[in-house]
Amino acid sequence: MQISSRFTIALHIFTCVDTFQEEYKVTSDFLASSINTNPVIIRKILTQLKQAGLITVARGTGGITPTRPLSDITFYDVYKAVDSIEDDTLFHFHENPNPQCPVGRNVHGLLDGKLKAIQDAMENEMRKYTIEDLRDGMQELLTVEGS
Amino acid sequence: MQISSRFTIALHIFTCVDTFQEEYKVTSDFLASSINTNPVIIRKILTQLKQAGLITVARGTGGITPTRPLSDITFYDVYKAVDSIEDDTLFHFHENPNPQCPVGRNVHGLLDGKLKAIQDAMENEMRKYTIEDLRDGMQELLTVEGS
DNA sequence: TTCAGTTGTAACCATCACAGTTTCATCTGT
DNA sequence: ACAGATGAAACTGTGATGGTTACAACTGAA
Repeated sequence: MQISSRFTIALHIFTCVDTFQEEYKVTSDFLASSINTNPVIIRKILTQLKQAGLITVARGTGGITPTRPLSDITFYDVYKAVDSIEDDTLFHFHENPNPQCPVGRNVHGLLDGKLKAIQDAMENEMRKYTIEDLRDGMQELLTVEGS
Repeated sequence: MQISSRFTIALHIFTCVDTFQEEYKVTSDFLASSINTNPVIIRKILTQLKQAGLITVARGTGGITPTRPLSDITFYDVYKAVDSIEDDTLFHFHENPNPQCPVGRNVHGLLDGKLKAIQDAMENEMRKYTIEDLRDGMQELLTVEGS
């Protein structure tokens, strides 16, 4: 299964805010146009980012503001905000293995540690990248484009 | 989004084959009982494992045989067999960012490398664990249980 | 104080993946 | 031939996703 596009959309949103906030009013309509989707989709994601405490959104007037330095917002923070999973377990374990069976009653003990290690590997890599990296990377790409 | 339970079920299947093949005929009915699901679910997963070249399944008589040494079958192999994703991309990118927008036309260039690094981190960790590890671990658990 | 612009949210809809189930054809060793 | 097993088709229910319309609520400015 794939991780939902809400994640890449959220990163796209942050990048647009960084890039355009001086020049334009960055509204859900503006973002929807850049991302090429519906403004309501954007607002739903903004709500999730807001609930996670990553941004504030101005009602009426519009406008998005990160609540902390961009170097303190990692991909992991964004992922957890928009794609949170029940119990934080990446792997969906089959629910009721047979306790009468020696394998059935031990399969959790056998697998849980390894599955967690895999999930940790992914999440730790996610923690390495920040919104600041995106801002810097985009500035570089735009400089190259402009030259 | 969670990775489907087919993955843990497949690992459960391999463990049952290892553990019980001497003692019982390991059929889809037998496995369905240990895993506590429907035999047809098991057969669908067996078909995927077979198509990936990891096992052979005997028709008529029943019986499952891995095609290579258990130390050569990794979690990654099993994951790819039962949970394959379109294009092998873990992250679902929003499809059509606006090419008129400087961010829209550069967002792929900005993100693709980082997303791939995250996916690689997960998959490389998956490659560290083999079905042999499961067999050994289960033997140990059963020894402790029996003592 | 009205008004235009914006966010927040509810109520839908279509599509898809997942897990499960029934049913039956097909294969294989005895 | 038969019992026991796999293979596969067809169908169901459930939930997530992505999208859309509609409207209430808020805000700053005219």
